[in-house]
Amino acid sequence: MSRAEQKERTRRAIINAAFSQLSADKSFASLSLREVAREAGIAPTSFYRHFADMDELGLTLVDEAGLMLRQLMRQARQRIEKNGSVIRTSIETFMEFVTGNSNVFRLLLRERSGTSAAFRSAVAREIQHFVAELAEYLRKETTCPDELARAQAEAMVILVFHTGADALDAPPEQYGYLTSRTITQLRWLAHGAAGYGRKPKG
Amino acid sequence: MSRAEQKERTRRAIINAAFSQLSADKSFASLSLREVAREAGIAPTSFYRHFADMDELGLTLVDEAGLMLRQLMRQARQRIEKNGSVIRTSIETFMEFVTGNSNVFRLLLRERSGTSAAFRSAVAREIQHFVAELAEYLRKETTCPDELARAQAEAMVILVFHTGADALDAPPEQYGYLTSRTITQLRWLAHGAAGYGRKPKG
DNA sequence: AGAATGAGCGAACAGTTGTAAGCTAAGCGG
DNA sequence: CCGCTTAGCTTACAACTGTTCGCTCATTCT
Repeated sequence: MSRAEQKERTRRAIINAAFSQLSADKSFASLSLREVAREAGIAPTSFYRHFADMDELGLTLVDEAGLMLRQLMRQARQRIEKNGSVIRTSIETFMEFVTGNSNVFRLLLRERSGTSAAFRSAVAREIQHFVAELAEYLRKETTCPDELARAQAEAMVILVFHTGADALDAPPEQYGYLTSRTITQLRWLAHGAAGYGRKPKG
Repeated sequence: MSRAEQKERTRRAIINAAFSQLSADKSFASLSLREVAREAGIAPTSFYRHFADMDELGLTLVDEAGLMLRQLMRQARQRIEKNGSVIRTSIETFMEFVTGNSNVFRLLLRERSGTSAAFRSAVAREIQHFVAELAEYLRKETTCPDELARAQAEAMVILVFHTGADALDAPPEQYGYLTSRTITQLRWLAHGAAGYGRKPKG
């Protein structure tokens, strides 16, 4: 096995170890370098051959999580072309992601309001990809002016994100309710934004 | 000074110490019992005379934070009676709370998605007070059926809460933009919910 | 007055943490 | 083939953690 190849391999072992230790009861902040190294099967000090510190690892995790989200978006678009129902398909795809990769979603959810400004802005950046895509869609499909399309997209993403967070603590039999509730909320936004262009009065 | 009086006094010292150590870079989870005790001016072991462990302290903090929020609501209602503009007054009051007690708000924001299920549900309970109050208002003032009034209130509270979170990382000169953006979003919801009662099609 | 309670303290414990220093040995470039 | 590079290791240290134990001594109760 080549040298660089082996290095990449244990780098991945570290990343996977970190991901697999995340859970409902364990946030990234509560992971220790030694724990991660132990699970990755390396000595604690070897960790430094790959990351300067835990923060650097964390940013990598956030990036990877963002990547998964973007892949999800592509998948959602394919489904929409076949299915037609934009809102429902988007939310259902998102909910599948949340329930199927709950630790990844939890990472984003927590670091969005975590103690590291770098983490927070990294998560914010990933979410902005979502918002930008949706805003562009709204600009095409509706008569909404640009600025309002963005505000509408932001509201929608926030609501969907929050529904994902709710799902993490809810029993699976409630997923259906959560989904349909969110669909209703998004329709209100769409309908309201469509018929309620702009009004000056504060 | 009476015995019970003195006990209450150092109990408050502990609580205040914990609150004052929270910041943008320090979450409750990253507080240590010894740090808190040090700042409160007591020996580490004396902590146990007041709380069984840090979790118990944390739940107390969440309760107190919730109390502040409810006081805020009362204050907002008074302002509304004098001012008239419901949405704007509510949001502005909330934003004042967030910027004036940022550590308290951060506590709620973080523990809402934290690692302790007890904390999460405690925060959720406090937020539900908000939602319930608003839903009741909507039922009175609009023609919305009960179930939808609640969904509408939930969406509104989520959006406002999120705006608060945004404000924590934004420069003060953006508060105005954040506020007016949120007002727009809430109006969309209100308008959409009003003209868009119920539709069966999924 | 005398006994009981209990808040607060200091010392000590076993455990964990991040990180520095220096070694080994395997892969690589000349 | 030899020397350099470097991933990974072991050892070590100082700092901190939560928690137990036993003590003091002011307040309270009888």
